[in-house]
Amino acid sequence: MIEMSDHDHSFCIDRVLADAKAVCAEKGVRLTDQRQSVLRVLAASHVPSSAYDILNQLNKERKEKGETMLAPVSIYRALEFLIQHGIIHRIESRNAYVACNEGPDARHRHGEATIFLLCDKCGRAAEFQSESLGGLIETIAGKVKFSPNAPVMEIRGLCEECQKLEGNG
Amino acid sequence: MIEMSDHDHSFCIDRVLADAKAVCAEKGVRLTDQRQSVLRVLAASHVPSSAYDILNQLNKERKEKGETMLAPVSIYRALEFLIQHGIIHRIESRNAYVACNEGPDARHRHGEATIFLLCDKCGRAAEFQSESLGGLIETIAGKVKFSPNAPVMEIRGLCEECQKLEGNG
DNA sequence: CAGCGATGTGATACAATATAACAAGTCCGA
DNA sequence: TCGGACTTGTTATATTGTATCACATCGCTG
Repeated sequence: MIEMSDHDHSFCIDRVLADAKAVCAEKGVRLTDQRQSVLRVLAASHVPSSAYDILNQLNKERKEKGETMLAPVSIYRALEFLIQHGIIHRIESRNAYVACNEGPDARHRHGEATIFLLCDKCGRAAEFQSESLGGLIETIAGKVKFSPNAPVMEIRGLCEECQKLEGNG
Repeated sequence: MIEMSDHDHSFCIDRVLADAKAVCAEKGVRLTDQRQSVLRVLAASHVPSSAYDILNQLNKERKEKGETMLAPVSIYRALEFLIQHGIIHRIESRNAYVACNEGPDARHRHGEATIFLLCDKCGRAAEFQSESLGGLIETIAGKVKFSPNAPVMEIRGLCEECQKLEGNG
């Protein structure tokens, strides 16, 4: 596995939610319950989730509480909001979404790039920030006068654990 | 192009095809042109491809040659055959297929990365190959013992022309 | 040339992804 | 508290991707 599996996810969740609240407060937008719950599901997992993964998870919880079910569009609306405010990323190559998990300042640093290492076998993801990568990208983009947004790189391959399994099989 | 990559996949393809021919000869089954072409597409990529990726690639080639288009089922039939004889793997979690590449370090040798600069406004794309970016990625991935395939980076932003228009409008 | 495996063709099943259109509810400042 | 903007609910449907069935035809090989 790419990341430690034995850490307590509640820490990640709390940090992500706190970070999101700060961002929304600063921008004067509303982090509603529904948006929060979508974010919480994403933050609880280091594997990118599809919109329908989130939908099923939330509806499962709601069913247990006897609440009404959500429709897909509710998830997409929340996702759209969270992406718009830089609180989550969309993994284009997978139609999946992940919470930014690098701490409150990562997003605001300039010239950094986000890297996702995506395991093709088990689906797990690890996120990194790299200044040198960001710099390199700016150099490349600068040569063709391209103005990059916060760059996100998706690298596919095999995580440590799956490489071991590959050796056996 | 900023940097040209001199890596030629023909080596990988030749080896995979040769292996497949040997396997089929040994088993007395036929590695037909169509099966070979599906295998070639898989072997040409270090990233797992979906059945429809393969279909589109082959049909693109066929279109250029003025040949008739293939239907999805043709691809599935070839895939089924190749899987059956252990020539390719199916990546269950991805609905994707990949050629068995017995050369253990093939994946690490390339050291190249592909970068797409995608304009959010006009949709244009520019593609680059970068060795230095590839090296940087290997460094980062190496820290967590992640084994990257040929990485593809998608950078969204504004191209030169659209930046100018943005200024005006 | 007969038989069988391979391929072509068209239809369709099924799931995942995503959005449209409109109604209803909720929040917040004036 | 009123009005408007934002948010959510509801229903329906578009779009794409994944996969298989049924049957006709081709073409290699014995």
